[in-house]
Amino acid sequence: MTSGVGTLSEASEAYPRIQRRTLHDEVLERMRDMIIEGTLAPGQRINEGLIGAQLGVSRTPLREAIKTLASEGLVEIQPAKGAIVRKFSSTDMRNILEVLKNLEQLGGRTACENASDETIAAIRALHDAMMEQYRVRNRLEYFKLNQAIHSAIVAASGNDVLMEMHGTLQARIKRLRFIGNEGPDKWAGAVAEHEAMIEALEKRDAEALTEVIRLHMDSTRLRVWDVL
Amino acid sequence: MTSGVGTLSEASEAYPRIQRRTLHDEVLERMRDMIIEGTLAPGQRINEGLIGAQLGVSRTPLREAIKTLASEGLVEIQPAKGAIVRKFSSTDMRNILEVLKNLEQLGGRTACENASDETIAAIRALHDAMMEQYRVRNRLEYFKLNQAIHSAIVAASGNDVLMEMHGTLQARIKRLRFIGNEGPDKWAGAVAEHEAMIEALEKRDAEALTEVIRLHMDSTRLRVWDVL
DNA sequence: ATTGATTATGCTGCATACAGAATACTTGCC
DNA sequence: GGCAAGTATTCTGTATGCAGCATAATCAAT
Repeated sequence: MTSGVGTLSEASEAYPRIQRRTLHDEVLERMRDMIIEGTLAPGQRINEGLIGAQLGVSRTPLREAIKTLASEGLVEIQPAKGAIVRKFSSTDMRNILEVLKNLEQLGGRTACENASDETIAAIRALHDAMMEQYRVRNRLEYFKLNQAIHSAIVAASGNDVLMEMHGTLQARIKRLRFIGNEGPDKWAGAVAEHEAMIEALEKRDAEALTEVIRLHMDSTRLRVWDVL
Repeated sequence: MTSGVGTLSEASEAYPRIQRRTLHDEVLERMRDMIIEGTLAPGQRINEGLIGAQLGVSRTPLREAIKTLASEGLVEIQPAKGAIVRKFSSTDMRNILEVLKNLEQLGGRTACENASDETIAAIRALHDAMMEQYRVRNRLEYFKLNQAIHSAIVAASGNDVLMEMHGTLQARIKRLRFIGNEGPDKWAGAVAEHEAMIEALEKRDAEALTEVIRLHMDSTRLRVWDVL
């Protein structure tokens, strides 16, 4: 049924759950964004007092958020020295993309079997919306939809754990990927690959989808290469 | 009150890097063990004051450790209510094993290509040691070596990210897996599959290894099934 | 007796205080 | 001028205090 303990998710089925926000959760979200946006640059040390003041929060919830970020691999904690925004080497990048590729392939294959027609149609809708943003050259919105599609395909597998793992890895390279897609040629290539992905998914052709994802992720590595 | 900085074996391994241990790190490790051992049972609420006193630590580092455990998926945090040890449903279990299978397959394939002969020999040594523990029916030591072998195969791929993801997922089902292997028939089955894995790895037969891992993980699901 | 309301207790979430380490700075010496 | 030692400052790591929510306990009323 539902994952975890399930009491909350069952309740949220019918009624919108009243979500009590904690500060560390809020801070966590904000800091993730700051890292992805580059406000917190890779290699930069995180001064707890400073960031805390900036967010209007004491050090306690901030530190708790940092621990989570560390567990997600977005920051690195050096005892008695503090946390620094993690800097990814080209090897890290290759490793991440390799795993990400396999996760998406698994997600895609499973989605071909399990996903409902509605779910696939929704992904197609995302794709169309993305293409529209491509037409008008709105890179930020395009990018967001792009990420959403990748997530949606994995989500369509119905495997929560897979989604979770995919999400953390995707977060790690989000920034580099965004920068990497600069340049019209690269952009065009990525768009073409996406089109093929959606088509394979609609045909529920797991074999083809797997191959396209392989191609797409390997291309991504090339596109991102010179950003490092 | 705090234990030593590092073990002797670590120090003699390579150059002794002075690693400053923080309390939240220490607590994190301890709590992981407590969850796996069952001292903290699934579904049980974690009382910060209680556990803190038990470990001789204030609530601050404890809470930080809990945040990490939550990020690892071992506990679940309910705002204003506290953290509870996560209880996995059969669906969760299936999802975890599905992803784990794919990660290990990727690790195995890559290891067949990249791993040095020495690395593979070391894994064979682990396997032989495990078989010895099987012979004397030392289930705990057997289990530890079993886990170590799976980790070692993934590690042999040289992909750190893969190792990390594999590690977190492995931790989630560690306890269930341990309980699941009870009974001589199940145990014998697992041992046979392991033997085949090592042989495939030594031949660097990626195809065969992938298939054995598939078999092994699917069998694991069956072995663990009735524990839920 | 059961239900509902009300009080009481316990625990979490956050802020703050303090000790010790790490870094920056100053000063003296060559 | 450059280097070294010693001092000052900053920042992290941990403990503690306090407010608010959640739950348990108590009691009243039907």
